[in-house]
Amino acid sequence: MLANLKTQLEDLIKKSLRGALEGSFELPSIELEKPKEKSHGDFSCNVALRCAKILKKSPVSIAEEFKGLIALTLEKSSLKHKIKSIEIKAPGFINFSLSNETFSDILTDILRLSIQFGKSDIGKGQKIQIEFVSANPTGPLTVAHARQAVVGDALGNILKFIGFEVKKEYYINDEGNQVKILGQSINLRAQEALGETIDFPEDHYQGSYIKDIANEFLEKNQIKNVQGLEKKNEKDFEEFGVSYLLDKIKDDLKSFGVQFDVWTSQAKVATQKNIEKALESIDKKGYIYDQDGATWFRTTELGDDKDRVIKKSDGQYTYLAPDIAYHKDKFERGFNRVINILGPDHHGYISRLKAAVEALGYDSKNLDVLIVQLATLYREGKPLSMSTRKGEFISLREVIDEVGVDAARFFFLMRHIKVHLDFDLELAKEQSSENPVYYIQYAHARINSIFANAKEQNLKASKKEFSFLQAPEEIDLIQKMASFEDALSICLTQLDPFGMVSYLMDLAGCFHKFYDKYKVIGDDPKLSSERLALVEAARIVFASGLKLLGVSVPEKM
RNA sequence: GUCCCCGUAGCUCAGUUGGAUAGAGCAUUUGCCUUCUAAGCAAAGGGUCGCACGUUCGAAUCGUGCCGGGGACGCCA
Repeated sequence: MLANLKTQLEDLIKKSLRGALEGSFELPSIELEKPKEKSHGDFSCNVALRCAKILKKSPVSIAEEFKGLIALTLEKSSLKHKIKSIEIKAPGFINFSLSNETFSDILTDILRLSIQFGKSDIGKGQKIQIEFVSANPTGPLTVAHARQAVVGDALGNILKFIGFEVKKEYYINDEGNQVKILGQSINLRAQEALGETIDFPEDHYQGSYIKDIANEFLEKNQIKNVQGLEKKNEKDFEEFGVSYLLDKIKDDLKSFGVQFDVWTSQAKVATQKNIEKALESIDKKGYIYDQDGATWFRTTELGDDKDRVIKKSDGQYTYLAPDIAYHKDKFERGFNRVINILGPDHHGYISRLKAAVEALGYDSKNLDVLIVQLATLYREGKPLSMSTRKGEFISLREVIDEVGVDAARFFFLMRHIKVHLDFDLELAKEQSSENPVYYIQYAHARINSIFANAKEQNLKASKKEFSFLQAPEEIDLIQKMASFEDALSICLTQLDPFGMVSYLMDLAGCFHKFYDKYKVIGDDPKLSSERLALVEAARIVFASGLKLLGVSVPEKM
């Protein structure tokens, strides 16, 4: 498609210039880019500008000379019919315009490939693991997790689409201090429910959901009094709590359209034995030392700003230890690349994790830690205060219930992951032009409406040779559809699904402009059938793009 | 103090590998529905791209130093 054509053209330029200028000087790298300005053609080449200094001639005169050479080669090449014209523009760009045949070919391809359009083998089957959400099973998912969930899910879909073998993974922190506290919190609330007066510590989980769990615990175990409760041990509360909350988390994610391939339990993967083995291999390389009665990991030698404790003086491991074991496990499973999606509070953790991977003998370049910035919820322009400590938080479930899955997912993806996101609940559920979700959905609904009409008139979409589609709005729409692949590769280089959101907004813009100016179903049957094909292609791209984001599209609005 | 992110129109933000006259949406003003959905389209106004220096034929983009806003820096997870 267009990306393909671009590389072919690059090769052709290289070939023609190298052939003619052989030995006279070192040719700089050839770059083609898509100009913003339409009058600058479809591809723009800056090679003359690059050569100006070396050749000590004006870029424009070099461009003229090069243009001649390129045109000669082009004449003999298979690309001859793809390029309409070559023009020189100050300060020395060589601009190429594509022929109508090229646009016609693009359209034919999209219609032929249908939902396969845009798929590629860029990933070459490389195994990528994306670990995300991984929220502690000590409370329900909140909006903080929601953004990470959608980002990981959409990014996974996109990487899969372009040929990576993707595994989405959730790491369950079902061990450690926080689980102990969860168990104790449940125990205390259970006592309270049985009429005891309790002193509920501040560092315990304050949320009212603990009371629900406690009640369910009593009910399931048929405990009627404190004596019955006392027969239960710590583990009983912990296990019950973890499993209860994990079920809730799974439910919430499912309703949110977020699918995981693998659920990994910390208790299973980061066993005492595995931790010891992992630390041993690091120790062998000299990264471990003892000081002040604790065991330290010399991360400073691997880019961290201070060394980290790995085993506390009381003999307990810090959280870093099981994580090292876990990451060893990840790489041992054969992933070429491992992506971790974390919240901004973890950013100091990146260098530690990279150090660990490096110390384990893997290339830390194969570990990408993505920090997804927080989302602040707004209602009528006012931020909602949140504090997990006090148990005041907006759960993912509440957001889904209030604004719906489509709007919620779209809103969380609406900004680059690296920037803070403002999420206005009123705006998200508002059915008005201010809501950007509808801009895209409306385009799709309009296309459906056209097809309903076409069906009544028994009009069929043309399959190839689109000679009537020559209006700027039609060409723009075709070009935008062709750059679906560009959008996908931007998502890959940025590791951010935002590129797809941005692309679909643009595509919708192109469509609405076209729709407003021209009628698809008109008097001329040939033209109508070609335009019908054009919007059919647009429907394919909208459907494909939105599917990757996990946002559905209504047939009608 | 160290590290991360941000600073672009009144507001919210785009602007991939440096490119030609810096773009959208909202808000303001004004046009377009007897014709496939007006949740749309067209037009106008609105900018020292935080500041300075540097690299380059060329800088919103790269580098350095400042200024301003947010966040992270525990033998917590």
